[in-house]
Formats: sequence, structure tokens, C-alpha cells
Amino acid sequence: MSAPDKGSDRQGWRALREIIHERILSGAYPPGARLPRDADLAEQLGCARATVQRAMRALADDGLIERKRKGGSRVLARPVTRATFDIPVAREEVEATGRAYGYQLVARDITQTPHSVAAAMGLAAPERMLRAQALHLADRRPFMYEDRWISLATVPEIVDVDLTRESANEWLLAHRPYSRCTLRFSAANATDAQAELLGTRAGDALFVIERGTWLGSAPITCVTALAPPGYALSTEA
Amino acid sequence: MSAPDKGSDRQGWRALREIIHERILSGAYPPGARLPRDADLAEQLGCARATVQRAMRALADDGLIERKRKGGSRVLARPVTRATFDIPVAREEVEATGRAYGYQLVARDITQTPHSVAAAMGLAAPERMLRAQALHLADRRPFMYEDRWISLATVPEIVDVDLTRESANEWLLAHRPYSRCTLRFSAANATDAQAELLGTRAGDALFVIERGTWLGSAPITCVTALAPPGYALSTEA
DNA sequence: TGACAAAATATGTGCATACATATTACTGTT
DNA sequence: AACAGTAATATGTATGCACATATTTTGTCA
Repeated sequence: MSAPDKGSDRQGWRALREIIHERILSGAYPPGARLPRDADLAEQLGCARATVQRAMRALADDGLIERKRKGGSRVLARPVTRATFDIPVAREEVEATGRAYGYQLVARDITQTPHSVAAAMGLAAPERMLRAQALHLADRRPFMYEDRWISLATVPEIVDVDLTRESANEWLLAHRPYSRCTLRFSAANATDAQAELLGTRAGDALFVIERGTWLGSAPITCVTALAPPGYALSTEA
Repeated sequence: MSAPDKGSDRQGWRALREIIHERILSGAYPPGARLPRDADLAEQLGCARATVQRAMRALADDGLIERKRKGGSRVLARPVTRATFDIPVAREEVEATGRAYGYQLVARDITQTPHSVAAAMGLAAPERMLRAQALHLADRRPFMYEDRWISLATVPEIVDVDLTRESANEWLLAHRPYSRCTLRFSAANATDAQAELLGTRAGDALFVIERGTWLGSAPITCVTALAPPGYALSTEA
């Protein structure tokens, strides 16, 4: 029957991706080389073009190959290391390691943002916003310190939230979904005040995560999170 | 009129994703809620189930919804912030900012790895490996310092490469593709020697990138890269 | 030779259908 | 009521087809 040997080697698109990946690793398709057309690969491997497309798109998403509309597919000469991080909520990050999570509001007030914060949030001029500074604890020891600004224009309800009980981050995630998010990782020396809060010494190298979220073009919040020495973000690509 | 109005509002899967995303943002599908079945959405939106599937899978990949085989699709109550970073080769990172790239080998020798490195590479015991320490420069100023170990068992040819001319990283990328890669970001205070090399002061907060690559289960290389203050890694999720 | 229009081509997308697979829900038995 | 086996169900995957779209290549004309 016309059945294209389904029974013997029923390959899924994941298997196809693996086969092609192997060919790249083994040098059969060396860096910079052009791969066969999807249609040819499909015939060669005994499957439909759509299945090859699925596998190839996965390889392209992983940064291994490059696909262009008429140029065909090429093995990237200099594959970029593409890594995906899931930035967890502090509570879950702590609890994932089996420690007890704690939260503590350090300060809360409503003031004018500095120019730097307004700029980071894409505003032309500073605005009055809610500023919340808080500590996340793991087994009662400082885990991360966050200094957060929340737009009163976009999230007016935030003034009525009891931030001594609930982390602003968790409240926002539950009540104000965002459509855009920027992230920035860097390192900084701890100031005296930061060291005091994090239980380390001034000058210690802190891991810095800066995050901004928007709903459409309206800024929601902008946080600078500081983690004491020992903190690391890791992933497998 | 069984024709599913193709002419008027021919929606692509990206448009569908956007529509569903909007519904989530607007609260039509609140956090934790179950979404309609793919088939129902398809009928409601006037397209094929495959198209809905494509959109929904994209939303799931972005960490916005969760899909289970019979449980249907749910809006994630606590959406994780999922960010994808492309870790560039130093040369390209420098040149992307319009600066002149420079490279300088600081040291090269073949010695036994410390236990820590052997462990990081998944080896039971230390091995003799090639260690290459090098500086990447931007406009003749230190941009990043790397301390790298390369497995002689996996990459014996590396001993014949002139590392004073070519960065080990670029040689490896061109000649030794990897199948697995681990990444770890952290912060550390500069030692005297590191500060000297990077042109900063001892104690300054450095951004640390640790990376390991393997081909199958064979370790290829393991690097610790240090960037001076001012360096940051950023992305848009 | 050079510029511009037209044809060719490889990937991208959409659709309809069939079947696979993982879970949930149900049902009958003890 | 507890349990195991079975049916129901929503998503996952594969296929064949047609057409869309972005590039490259080719061809024509000045």
C-alpha cells in the first residue's frame, strides 16, 4: 500500500531534530554549510515536509541554524549561546531550596521618582510614585533586597494594599499582568546601607537584577533587586 | 455561507496569539482560569484548530499558559518571567557597540585541574588540561578576562593552536560544536591580580559568567569570565 | 555595463483530517 | 467505600495540499 513505512521507523519531529543535530555535530553539515531543502530532507527521511519544518524551526529557535525564505537553511558559523532563564518569584526561589520564606517591608512612601527611574520607565518627566523597599528572607536570613517603584497612574489601587503583609511583587503578579518586561543583570559593590540590610559587609559584590514591566505602553513597576554574595543564576542551554 | 470568512479577517497565528494574550491581560481569562478548548476557540475565531494550536503553543512557550493533555489549557496563576539571553562571543559583543576588538593571551600552560574544575566538568578525578587565560579588549581597554580549561582528552588538537593569535573560544566554536552547555551568572569582588588585569581596583564588583560545554558526555571546556564594573547583560522578555 | 522588472525558488502559513497519547472521569466489582 | 479497569476527552503529532511571502536569480532594456 502507499503507506510510507509508518510502522518501521515512525520518526517524530523531535527525532528528526536529533538526527539533523547529529549531522551538524558530526560535521556532515559543517558550520556555514547550506542544508538540503526541507522537501529533500523530507523525502530522504521518509516523512512529510511539515514534519521537517517543525524540526528545522526548532533548530533555528535554538540558534543552531539560520533559515531564510529563499536562501534555504544554513548551519550558523558562530552559534550563539542562547539560554533561557526563568526568573522566579522570591518566595518560590527560596522554597524550592527547602528553606522557609520570609518577607519584611523596610520602607514605603510616595514621592517623586529620580530622573534615572523615570527614564528607565520610559517617562518624559519624573512622577509621584509609590516606592516600596523590602527584604526577602530565607530561613530568617536576608535573601534579597528590593527597591521598587510602582506607577500610581497605572496602578492606583496599590496605595490601598497592605505591603507589610504581602510582597508588592506577588500582589502585582496576581492583579496586574504585564505585556512587556525588560531585564538587566549586573554586579555592584554594596553600600553601607545595603550591606546592613543584607547582612554582609560594605563593598561586597552584590548581584543586581533590574526589571521593568509595562502593560502596553503604560509603565507598571521598576525594581532593583540586590542579592548578597553566594547568589547565582544558573541554567542549562 | 460555510466559508469561514477568509477574505475579511484572515488572521495569522501571531494575531491569534495576540488576541488570546489580550484576553488574558484584560481579565477575560483571569489567572488560573481554564481556557476554551482549542477546537472551540478555532470555531469562535473562525480558523482551523491547527492555527489555534500554534498560537497556544507559543503562549505556553512564553510561560503564560499551561497546557495538559486532557486538562485543557489554563492561565498560569503566577507567570514566571522567562527571558532568553544570547550570550555573544566577546568579539561580536565589542564590535556591536562600534568599538575596536582586541585580544591578548595572558598565560597558557598544561597542568592538572583543581578538583573544583574537574567537578564542574563532571569528571571523577582531576586531569591534565590546557589552561588559557586571556583578555578581551574594547578600544584597547580591558573588556573581559577569561580563565579557561580545555579538555585534552576531548580536544587534543588544541595544543597545536596558536592561542596568541586566535581566541580559544572562537577556535572552539568553529571546530568543536557542543551539544550541551551550562551557564551561571554571579558577582564577585576582584582580587588584586584580577583588578590589575581588568584595569580596576581590588574589591570592585565583577560580573562573573561561568560556562561549561560538552559534546555528548565528553567535556570540552569550562570558562570563568570576569567583566569589570559597567558590564551588564540585558534582554527584553 | 548597469539598472530595473520578472521569473524562479525555498521557506512560512493555513486547513482538513486522521490517529496518538496522556489524563481525567466513570463504572462496576469486591 | 475503596479500588481497579475502562471509557471519554483535550491536546500532541503527522500528513497532504494549496497558497503566501521573501529573496535570489535571471532576463530585458536603456
